[in-house]
Amino acid sequence: VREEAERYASVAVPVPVRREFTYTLGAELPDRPSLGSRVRVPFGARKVVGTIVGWEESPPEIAAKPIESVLPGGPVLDPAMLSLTKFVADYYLCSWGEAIEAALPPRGAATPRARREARRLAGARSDSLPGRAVAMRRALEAIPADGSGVAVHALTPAERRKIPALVGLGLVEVVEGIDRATPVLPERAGTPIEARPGPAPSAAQAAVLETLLPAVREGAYRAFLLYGATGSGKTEVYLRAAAECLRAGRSVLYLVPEIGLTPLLVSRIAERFSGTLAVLHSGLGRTERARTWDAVRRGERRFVVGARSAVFAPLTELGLVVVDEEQDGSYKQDERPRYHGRDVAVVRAREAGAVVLLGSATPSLESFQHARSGRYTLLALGGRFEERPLAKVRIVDMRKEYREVGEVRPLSREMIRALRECLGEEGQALVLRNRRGWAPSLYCPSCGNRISCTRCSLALTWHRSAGLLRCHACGLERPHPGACPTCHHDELREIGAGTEKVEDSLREALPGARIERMDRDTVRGRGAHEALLRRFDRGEIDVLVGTQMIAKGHDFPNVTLVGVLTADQSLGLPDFRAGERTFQLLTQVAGRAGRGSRPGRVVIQAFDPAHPILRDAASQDYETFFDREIAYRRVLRYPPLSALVQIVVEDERDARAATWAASIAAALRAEEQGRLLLTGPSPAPIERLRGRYRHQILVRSAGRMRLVGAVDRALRAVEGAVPRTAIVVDVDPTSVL
DNA sequence: AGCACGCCGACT
DNA sequence: GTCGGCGTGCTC
Repeated sequence: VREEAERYASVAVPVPVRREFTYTLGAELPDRPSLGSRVRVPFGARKVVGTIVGWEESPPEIAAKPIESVLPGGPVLDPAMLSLTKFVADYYLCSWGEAIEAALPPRGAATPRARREARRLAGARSDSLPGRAVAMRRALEAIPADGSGVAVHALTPAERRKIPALVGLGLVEVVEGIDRATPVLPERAGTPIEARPGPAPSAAQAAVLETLLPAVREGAYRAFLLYGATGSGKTEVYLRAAAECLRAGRSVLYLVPEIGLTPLLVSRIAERFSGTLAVLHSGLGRTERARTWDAVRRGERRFVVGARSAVFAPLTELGLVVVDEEQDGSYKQDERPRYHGRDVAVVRAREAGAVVLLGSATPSLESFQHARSGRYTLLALGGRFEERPLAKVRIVDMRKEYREVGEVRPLSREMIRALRECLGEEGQALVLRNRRGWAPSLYCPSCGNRISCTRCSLALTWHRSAGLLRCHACGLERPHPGACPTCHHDELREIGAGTEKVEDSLREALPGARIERMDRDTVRGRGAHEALLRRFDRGEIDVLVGTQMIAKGHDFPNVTLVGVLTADQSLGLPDFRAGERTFQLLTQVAGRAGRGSRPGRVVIQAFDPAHPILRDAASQDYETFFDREIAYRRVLRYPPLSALVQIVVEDERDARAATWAASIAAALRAEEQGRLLLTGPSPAPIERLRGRYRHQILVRSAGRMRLVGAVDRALRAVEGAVPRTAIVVDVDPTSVL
């Protein structure tokens, strides 16, 4: 007999409506489902799969519809995960259903094939198989005997092939229904914690571990910021903390930036934690991903390594969360829900009573500020291994170069000299030019027209090797017009130099050198990036030129020169993080020089060589940079000294977007109570994108929860007046472009 | 986000 | 006369 008080279920559905919906349990449901169960429900004219997130005592105003079915396999989200996804929904202003969707492995496309694979097997009865049917027995073993079921797509192809035979023998049953759940099995005993211990820690590492390991053993929430230069051995600290955590019987979550999940790191971790490791990354493919996720949920894997979305990995008994390269921009998701993986990681650790360990050579201002204020404990990892000296950095004044040479050339004389010396000494060089293509814009010297995108307010980039003009914002491609489209003058001038042109200049300046380019245009497919880096590592390439991609990846001991072209380009962007970004990129790429036995050299070309950010980067002085930058943020009330929400209102018609933005601003002003700082509405820095005009509002406040609450209420207030699809809300944006 | 309902142009 | 364009509004 059903309890009166639990007749109605509150269901979160994956639609961008920020509320839940109430359903009746329906008399034909066999058992009362638990919280976190996935349910198929009628929703408008269609059916959706939602999640039970609560119970209701009274019916809604509109007659509640019954839940159609409960997907087998029990609840997909435990109470901790329900709570975490609720936080994501409330804080990042998306629906609970959307947050849950982001926390689960991606569902297959709704193709007939995918639908077939979404079936699940249930009711496997063990025993009674002929002893010789090995393959069939293996397949059967993959299916839980308790009848809780397993998703068909979670089986290997070999196991899947045996399904018809097993069904024929009446040993298993195929249950239809789109579902990503599998049952939670009891933890497997005897999982190796650390198959092979790592090298003995250095003195600096030992000092850090002396603070860190007791905290891990204690098993309560604490946050640490591990601050140490590239090559100072942060990874070894993470791995030792992880081993300690596993020994204490708790699980480990290890987050890396998208690009940081290199085979090298994975194999290093796998070597030591093979038996208990699960790697979640975007390259897995749905099947493999679902299978890995299920293994984590069943408790067979207690150590998860992955990028942003792995922050939702279904680990229980979480004891340690590592966020490597915590400053990295790829932790922020640029679609709904626009959550920040690092920040969610900290919240998850706090809720789980776990240690969170953020690591960086150039911490985000947010994290370093927390370390200064005492919210995080700062762990400084000292200098580089073996006390190697920092690279020598030179800044070349490109205005002076231009005056002396009389024309604009991508490579200064000093840069060419340094490159020749480097190659002459059998060294390798990295050249950073953070702009792809041949020329960033084409302009007509006769009428002053600049060739820009028809859908965006941006110049088109000339990609000479592809023979195309490309918009880097929307991807639009056009052939080279030959003559000016406006005045038909037949000679368009190229402005600036992207990686393609730099590559060309390098070939000219360094005849015989083996030069390769690495940017999104040359490393398209999966693995291409890694392959190119490996060739460079093996010494098959002398000079590698590319975008910021070359600043990441692993160590190259033979690199003795790093060149940076137009280093101050990004400082001119109308974004409060421009300085921070530039400093991080320069420091990161400079750290690539001289990691082996030979001293490194860095040559930076800039038009404003005296810029303080460049000076800080040149001296690789993070704390001076931090103090300067934090002072600027304090004065202008930018994060981390204020919380910031960016609201962009978009529409094909400029005036309409402007009107809507104005009504949102009015609603915010009604909320403000003198505590909010409003900027705008004003046209966004990129005024038009994909044919839509954009108007921007920045809202700032000292208190983040107050800010999010006010924005939430204001957006609810304009519901009906402003279409939901026109509004993009970004809480804690990483950039306001 | 879907999906249906609803009101104005080129076609069997 | 209808098929269909996508603006508007709702989903327990």
